[in-house]
Amino acid sequence: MLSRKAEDYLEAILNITEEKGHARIKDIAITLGVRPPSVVEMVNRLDKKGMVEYRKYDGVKLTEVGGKIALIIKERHDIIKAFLEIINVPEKIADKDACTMEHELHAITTTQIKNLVIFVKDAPEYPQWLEHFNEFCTTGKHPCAGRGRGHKT
Amino acid sequence: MLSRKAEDYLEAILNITEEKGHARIKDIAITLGVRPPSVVEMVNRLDKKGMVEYRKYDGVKLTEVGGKIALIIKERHDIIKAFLEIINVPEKIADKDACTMEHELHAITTTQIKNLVIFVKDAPEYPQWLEHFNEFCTTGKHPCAGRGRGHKT
DNA sequence: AGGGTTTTTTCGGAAAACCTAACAAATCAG
DNA sequence: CTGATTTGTTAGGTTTTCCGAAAAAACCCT
Repeated sequence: MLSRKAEDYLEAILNITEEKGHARIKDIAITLGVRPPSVVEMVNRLDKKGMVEYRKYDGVKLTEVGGKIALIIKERHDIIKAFLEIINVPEKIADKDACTMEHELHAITTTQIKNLVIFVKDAPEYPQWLEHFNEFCTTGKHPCAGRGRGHKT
Repeated sequence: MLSRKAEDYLEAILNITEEKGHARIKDIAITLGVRPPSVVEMVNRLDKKGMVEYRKYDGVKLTEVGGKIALIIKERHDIIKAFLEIINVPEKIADKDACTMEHELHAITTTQIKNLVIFVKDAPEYPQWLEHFNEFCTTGKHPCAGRGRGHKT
């Protein structure tokens, strides 16, 4: 239905609105790293599609529908980012790469990533798991291997 | 340097060549779900960029450079797919979503996903881990919780 | 209120991908 | 070898997304 880019704009509008109370063309442009004319163009298209309400020289507001979509994207973003941070991807990179991944993933995929995040974080052994993973990343070896727990040769 | 789409074409050409020995316009079109004219257009562009060697009415061959890039993408694809399959995303969906993710991810992200895959698969407790994860996905509960292993309240 | 600054908008244009329709080349079958 | 079929190419056109330059509106300061 909506393109990747259109979704990016909706998400940006949501974030800016939450932060500042209103979204101005200039802020959207800065957030997305594009020039104002591009924003005006997209915002016009989003308006025609009923995703935002936009009146010239006035701010941009998400409609009910637009807001819902923006929220879904944002949630996906947060899930993916959380996952990436668990496996030690630095926050900034995790955020950027979540932007890349947050569109077009199958619902099952998103659900399973979410499950993984909860599963790992909620696990009784979470601190240990994380510690072992970190050690594995640097040494390439399982800290608990060779302790008679059934490691294959 | 190369667009997402351009990378998709390179990857498709690599796969087809590996499978059939040579890549024809039609096969590329079918693989990528586009029409032949689109393939001709892109292949011409890739030729100009030195990524493939293409002579009309004859097949398409990857150059040294093009082949290297295609291989990198393919490896990323395989890593991501392996990860998704570990967390029980069905093979077909995993493959499709790997296509979505394989472009533009930071090297650190790819590396860490790879580390995760190896870490989990290589772990002494892998079969148990998987079983627990599956159970968690269906029941929402950790099978080993409440067995005195330090689960937080 | 007037003048300067900032912000927004319009306009024309470009690149990337895609398409259909029509034409050209290659291939295959008798 | 020739006609039918398949495959590939060209031409022309669309959509999405971006841009710079210039005009217009809004804002701010004295």
